[in-house]
Amino acid sequence: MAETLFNKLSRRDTLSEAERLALLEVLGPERHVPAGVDIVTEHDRPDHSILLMSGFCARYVTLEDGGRQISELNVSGDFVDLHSFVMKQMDHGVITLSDCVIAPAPHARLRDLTEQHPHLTRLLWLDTVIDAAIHRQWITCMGRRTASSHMAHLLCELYKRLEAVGLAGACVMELPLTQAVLGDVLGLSTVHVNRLISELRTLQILTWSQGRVEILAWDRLAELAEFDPTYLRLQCEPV
Amino acid sequence: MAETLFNKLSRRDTLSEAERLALLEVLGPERHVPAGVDIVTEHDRPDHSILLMSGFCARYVTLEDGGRQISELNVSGDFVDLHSFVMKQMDHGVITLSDCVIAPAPHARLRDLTEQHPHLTRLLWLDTVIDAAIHRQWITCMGRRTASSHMAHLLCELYKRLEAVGLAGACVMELPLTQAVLGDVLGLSTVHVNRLISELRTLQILTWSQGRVEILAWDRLAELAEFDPTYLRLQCEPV
DNA sequence: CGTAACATTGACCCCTCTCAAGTGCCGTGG
DNA sequence: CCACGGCACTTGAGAGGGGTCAATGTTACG
Repeated sequence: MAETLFNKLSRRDTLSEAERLALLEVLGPERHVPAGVDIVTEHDRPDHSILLMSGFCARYVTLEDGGRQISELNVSGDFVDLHSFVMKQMDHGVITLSDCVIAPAPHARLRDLTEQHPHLTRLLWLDTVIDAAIHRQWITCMGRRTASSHMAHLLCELYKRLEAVGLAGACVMELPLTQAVLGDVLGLSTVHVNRLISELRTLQILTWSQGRVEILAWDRLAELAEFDPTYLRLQCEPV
Repeated sequence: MAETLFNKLSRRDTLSEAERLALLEVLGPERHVPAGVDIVTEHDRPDHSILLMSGFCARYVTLEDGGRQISELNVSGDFVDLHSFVMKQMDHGVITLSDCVIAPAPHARLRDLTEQHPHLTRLLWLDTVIDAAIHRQWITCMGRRTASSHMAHLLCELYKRLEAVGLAGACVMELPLTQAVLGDVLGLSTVHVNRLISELRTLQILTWSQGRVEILAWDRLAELAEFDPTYLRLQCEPV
């Protein structure tokens, strides 16, 4: 089912049984998608949004010179394009970075939900607002932090987000991200990503192999990143 | 009144008379604020959001080394912190960049609005979703474009946004932004901002003095920026 | 007319890029 | 069981975009 989504929303506010049912009623049948597939196309006008039930996705834009910039990473429990419900036309694409399970949420049903469940609407609104908060952190990292601080911040963020949905703990997480993908996230070259990771390894801040990251020194990682998790809004506070 | 907000919302969807009234009822009394004042404090928990009725504001975060990154510029008709309605705690501050007129929108009244006006709620939701779209464009500019392309993109964006609220036209706009502020927007040094502007002047793409920008060659500016205004969602399409 | 804030310009430096070569791992097919 | 190809990761060398520091010019205003 949609446990990861429920986990995340319940961290922020109480979710009534009726609301859980309403959310489940919005969702269409699950679908399995392999890694490397576009599940939302740039400039498209989808008639449904997509809930990511397991796996990793990236929102990205392609540039004329062939370059790519990833503007957000999505994990289990995230709506990857909930904003298209009101935005209509996509300003970016979404690609799977690992094997994924997804479920559609037709815009017509979301619309009904906003007519009948104001509180749940506010919770979904909050979810898109947190996407924006994540974007702002990335902007800060890209504009005013060093590359290694940026990398550290990304890892702190992903760890906290995975922990929130029950997919990370004890300073260990599975990250099926190649260094090329990380370059497109950080706005750096693959070569430099590699050097940043070896730097973190040398400093004994983490180990990273086979897509498994173990954070050996969370405090030093968070300090390097100036990480403050407030923007992920994982405190329970009624909306 | 709130004409600039109405202008902007009407570009996206039809706004009924009842909805205009409902919006006006949400707003508290106008207040004049001089340039350089924090109207929302970082980490604060405001009980109201703020509509910018005239002037320019910046959303920013301060770093430990004293550096500053601006994550969005706001113009007349923008809610500068509508997201705080569901986010509760601010992840950034908002400062006036010019003399401004603002009006508060108490969260309690916004909450009532979401209970009674689902369509208007979706329009406000859309406004925050467009903030996120703007953030994504900035991320793309910072990560994968050159500094001059980034500057060009910023100018295209500001021109279109000001035009949408009736504050720019004929390729002319008033921009009361110092080069230091632009540096904090672009993630560059003041010195480099200065060089970028002189480059654009030398290429005869624009003139810029006394806070007045005239775009002499929109096509070349937009091409340099790879600018596609879709993300500003200025087409009328019902939500 | 003095001062402060902003804009401009030059010299030098460093972070990150590009290009290039090489290594390691894994799945496939003979 | 091994050869092979492909993909990801690793490492080195040289280049360049943008930073820092510092001086100077310009404009607004009390």
